[in-house]
Amino acid sequence: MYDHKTIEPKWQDRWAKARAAEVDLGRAADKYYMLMMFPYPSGDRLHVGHGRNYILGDALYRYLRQQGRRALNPMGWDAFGLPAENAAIKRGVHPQDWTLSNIAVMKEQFKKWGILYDWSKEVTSCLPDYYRWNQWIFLRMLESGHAYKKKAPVNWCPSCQTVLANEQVVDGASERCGTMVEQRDLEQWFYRITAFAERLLAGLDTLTGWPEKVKVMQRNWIGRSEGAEIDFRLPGIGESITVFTTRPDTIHGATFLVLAPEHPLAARLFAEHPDREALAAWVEQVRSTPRIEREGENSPKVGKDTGAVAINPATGEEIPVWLANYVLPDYGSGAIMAVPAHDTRDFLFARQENLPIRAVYRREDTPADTAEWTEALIGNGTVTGVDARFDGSPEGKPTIRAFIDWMAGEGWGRAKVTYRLRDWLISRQRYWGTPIPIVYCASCGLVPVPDSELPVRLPYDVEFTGREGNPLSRNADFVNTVCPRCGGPGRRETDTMDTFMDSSWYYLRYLSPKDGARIFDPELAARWAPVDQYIGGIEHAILHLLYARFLCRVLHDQGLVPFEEPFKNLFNQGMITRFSEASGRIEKMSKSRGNTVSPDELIAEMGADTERVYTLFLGPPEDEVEWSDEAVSGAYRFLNRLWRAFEALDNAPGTGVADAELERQRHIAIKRVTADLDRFKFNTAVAALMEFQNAITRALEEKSASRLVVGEAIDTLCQLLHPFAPHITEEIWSQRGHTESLLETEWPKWDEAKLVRDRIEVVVQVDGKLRDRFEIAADATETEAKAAALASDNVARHLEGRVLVKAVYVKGRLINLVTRPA
RNA sequence: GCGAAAGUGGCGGAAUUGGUAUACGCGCUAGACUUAGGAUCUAGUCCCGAGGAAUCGGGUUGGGGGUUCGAGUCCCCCCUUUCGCACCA
Repeated sequence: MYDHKTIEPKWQDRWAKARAAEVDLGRAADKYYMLMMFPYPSGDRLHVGHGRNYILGDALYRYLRQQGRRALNPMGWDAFGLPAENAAIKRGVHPQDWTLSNIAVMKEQFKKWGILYDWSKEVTSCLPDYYRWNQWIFLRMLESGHAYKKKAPVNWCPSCQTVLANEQVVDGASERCGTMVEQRDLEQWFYRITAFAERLLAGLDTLTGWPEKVKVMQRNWIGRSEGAEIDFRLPGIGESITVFTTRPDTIHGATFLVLAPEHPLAARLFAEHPDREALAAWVEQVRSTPRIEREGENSPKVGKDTGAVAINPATGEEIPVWLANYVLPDYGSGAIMAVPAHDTRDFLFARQENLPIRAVYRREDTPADTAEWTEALIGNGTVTGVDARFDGSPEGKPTIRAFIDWMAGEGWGRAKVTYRLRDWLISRQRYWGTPIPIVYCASCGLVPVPDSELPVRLPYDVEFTGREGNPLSRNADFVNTVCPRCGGPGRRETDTMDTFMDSSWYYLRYLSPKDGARIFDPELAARWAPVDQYIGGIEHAILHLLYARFLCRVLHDQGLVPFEEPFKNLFNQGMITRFSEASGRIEKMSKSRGNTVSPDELIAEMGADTERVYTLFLGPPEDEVEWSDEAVSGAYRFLNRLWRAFEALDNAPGTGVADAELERQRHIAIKRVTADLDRFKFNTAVAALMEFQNAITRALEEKSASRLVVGEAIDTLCQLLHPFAPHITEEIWSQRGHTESLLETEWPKWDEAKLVRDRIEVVVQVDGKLRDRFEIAADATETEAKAAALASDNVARHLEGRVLVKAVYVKGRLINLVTRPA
């Protein structure tokens, strides 16, 4: 039996001693920068579901090493965040103590997995050495106008006790805790990511090494929309309202305006209305409605007439102005022109409220449910104003362009592009994060902390009560300070930064983690970044990966990095699922669902190599796969068979008759595993290695191959298997008498000439159906193959009563005899 | 509703260009070793039928049609599942 309990720690210690993963960034001739998502200590330890990311990465790393590439493979800790703070409240542990002890545990887990990280590049985001640079970036953003504070309706999570960015709200609920968020008007810090919308969009087209799926998600999230702004005069209050539309060509059919109830002009519009108090109350009600309820699929459209009118600039007619919940305050200008004849939502609303409908086009790709109506209305004369000039251009685009030009000439409309993307809300009302470096001074106002006073340290002594409000704001020593500008009394900002800030640039800090003078070394960044290969889960598609792309552009504009895209190639590993007793369903493996498997127990029982091989064998790495407790033993048996084959080598000399065939198998294995690893097909690479191992065992049992050839086969198997099962392969390799670590050996090469056989099996089909097979010389001609096929009894039986029409010969594979009835 | 990906044994899944469907593993069955085994090893295992057996015949990649000597793979229609978007003007 393979004694993994002794062997694995032995090799882990040796690798640690040799500091096997360390790269001298200044000297390495070759450069390849790979990265895995850095762990977030939301629990106190990692489970086998997490392992997929890191085991995959380590396998890739070891493969690259054997190919002679000394890749940079660093790891760090995304250590700030709510889970630690919540744990502090729940268990009475300080978040810092909790986090740092979790890090120690996880680091030990990585070691037990046999994962080689370059720990000389380690970063920990909750330490001032790191987070001071978050503050430094904040100050640069403030200088360039990319950071600002404003009062706005924001997402408040009552469970997390803080606001959240739009990206962190999924289906109306907090992405982290699942609680429904509320809308609150609060003054908050934002990063102006919207200013980069166009560049973020354009960059996606250059990311050929990213999964299409992630790019689509980012494009949707940015939500670029081309159209026009149109001004409508409001004669009642002497103002005008600007609407955004993608269909300015339908303006002749705009029979009313609809404003979001939150629109700044709303109150003035219904100021003279007899029911103005009821209207104001309704506006308040809409404002506090959770987004999900308001924007949900079946949410009813509710609207109120303000009593005011606007002038349609194209027709000169007075049209009513309404407020309705289906118009959103933060998209476009928060106001629309309603064209019920050509827009489904406007149509439904017009019909519900008995508002006029006027068609502009007869033939058009009008929404299906309004087209019929439009036709009917035109038919009975209810609808007027079909303009022959614009009727009948289904292409739309040239007409729209012409319209915008016309409106621009008239002076009340212009081309406009809007985005769905909102600015990134970065302030959080929580303790465990980077303090925002701002001081409020009674005489100077809002004063940034100068660079020389960074870092603004997060105080350790803070009271955790779980009560509403940031514990930082109750810490007088932190809050009370002096104004950096006038020296008078000041109060510190007590909001901390979104922890996604930490992960948005960490890949650069890895390159000079101890630099006390600079955020990172720009020369090393230019040389090593962007990251060549990033491996992480799909869940970060519009969170981390969007923020990191944004921040990369900010740093680029500061002249700190020469590139705009941080990650050249992205691989999304799928998640691992397992049956959960609690829900009775198969779900993502997670601590909260209680369906995790501990790697520590698994490693104690069957070894880290077993877990690694099984994790990679489980299924295609990009797919979601279900963990099976039973199937793990298959990987364990495989490694044990390898070990027994190695042990059997000494006392089982063979005849050598199968030497050529085993040698051929060896070359096949090299070719298959190499091709599979190059395509990230780890699961089929393992399968190929199992087949090769079976061939070796067979040769040993049959005593058909010579000791030398079997020994070489085992050596090659060790080299090929090393990325998957590093410990057992190192052990066998060294016991075989090799002195170098497998990490330093050269990845084996295959010889095409060795793959061919002199005799091959050819399949005979009659009319496409398999009837027989025979062996023939590999270079046999069609005539020879046909003769051999016809010599078969079974083939003859099927040719009976039929006439041979032709034969199709695929060299080295099959011959198909085509017949017709006699 | 729109967009994308996928559907193969009891299960996870293989199958570069159209060329032996079901590799590899789990599970299952039988046997060996054993005081015992939920350990280990060996053999068998897509389904149906015939045969004592080696074998032989038929069927099979969600369903239906097509192209082709030949289709899991290409084309058309339909069904299902998963993911993304969804009152975005």
